[in-house]
Amino acid sequence: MTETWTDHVLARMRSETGRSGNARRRVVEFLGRQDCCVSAQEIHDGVRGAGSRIGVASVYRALEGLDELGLVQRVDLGDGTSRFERIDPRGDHHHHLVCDDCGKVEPFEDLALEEALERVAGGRGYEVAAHDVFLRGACGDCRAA
Amino acid sequence: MTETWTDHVLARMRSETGRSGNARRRVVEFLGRQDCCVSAQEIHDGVRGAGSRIGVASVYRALEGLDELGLVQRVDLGDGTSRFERIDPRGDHHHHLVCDDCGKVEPFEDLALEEALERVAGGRGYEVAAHDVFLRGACGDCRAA
DNA sequence: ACCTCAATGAGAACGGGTATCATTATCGTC
DNA sequence: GACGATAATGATACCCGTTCTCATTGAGGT
Repeated sequence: MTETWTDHVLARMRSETGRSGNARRRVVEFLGRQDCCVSAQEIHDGVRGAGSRIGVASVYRALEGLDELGLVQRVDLGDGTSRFERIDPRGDHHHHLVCDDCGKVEPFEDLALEEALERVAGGRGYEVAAHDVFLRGACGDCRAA
Repeated sequence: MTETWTDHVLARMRSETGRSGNARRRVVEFLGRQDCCVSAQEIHDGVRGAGSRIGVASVYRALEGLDELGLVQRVDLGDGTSRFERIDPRGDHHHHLVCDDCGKVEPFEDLALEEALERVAGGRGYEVAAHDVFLRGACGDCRAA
């Protein structure tokens, strides 16, 4: 499944631009291995750590392209840095719980929440392209500590 | 009601710090006049436009203090700048619809949405302190254009 | 192998937000 | 009302994530 997303995206980008560079492939492969959102820095470090001399600009360029194609989602948790995560080809998506203490980020899904969001959007004359939801507070571990 | 929030906050800050400066008062008064979120720049420009030589740092300091006291809410729409809006003393709060085309931001409320959020938080062991929701898309005007 | 041009990487530039620090102004005290 | 202690303020330097610039590289077609 992880491989599926990665392969799907690489094929898509190739057919889209006609070219295929090394930097983009590394970014896509890295994102394919993540289960939740990561920052551009983390991607940069991760890829570099694996031995590729990739530039920051290329990371942002790759992410921008992926975003435009709807293959990746920008996640902004309000800490001044953007994070990115792959979009499940089956349309599933999740939101985020953020711990104010330890900074941990974990995903969650909720059907009733999605339905409520649909309803709001519909009743407002808005053509909604995306929605973001995140809850912040103290996670179980930090409450115990 | 606008005056109510402003007065309430000024009194609260005064009792909290024991001091009352000009910059903070101007920021609070400005926020009291807004119906939806504004950026720190907008506050700075707005107050300066009214003739007060206020510094950017003071705006951020005031906002930080108001945030800590729970009198103001940070709103991050993912465009790289934070916005702020006053918190209704009665506990009401709203979320935001953002138009990707014209950048317009408008508030909305939805009870079912709030209930769904409560439920998610409760079932996760999280002590949730705040939640953010925003929908982005094309507003009625931009769809017509 | 060669040519064309998109893709890349290094580093400069940009901008929101924060930290620093000398100056100002508020409040309690006399 | 003047005075002293000290919080608040404003100008500016700084930090860091992101974007821009541009010379170089390398992929794909011929």
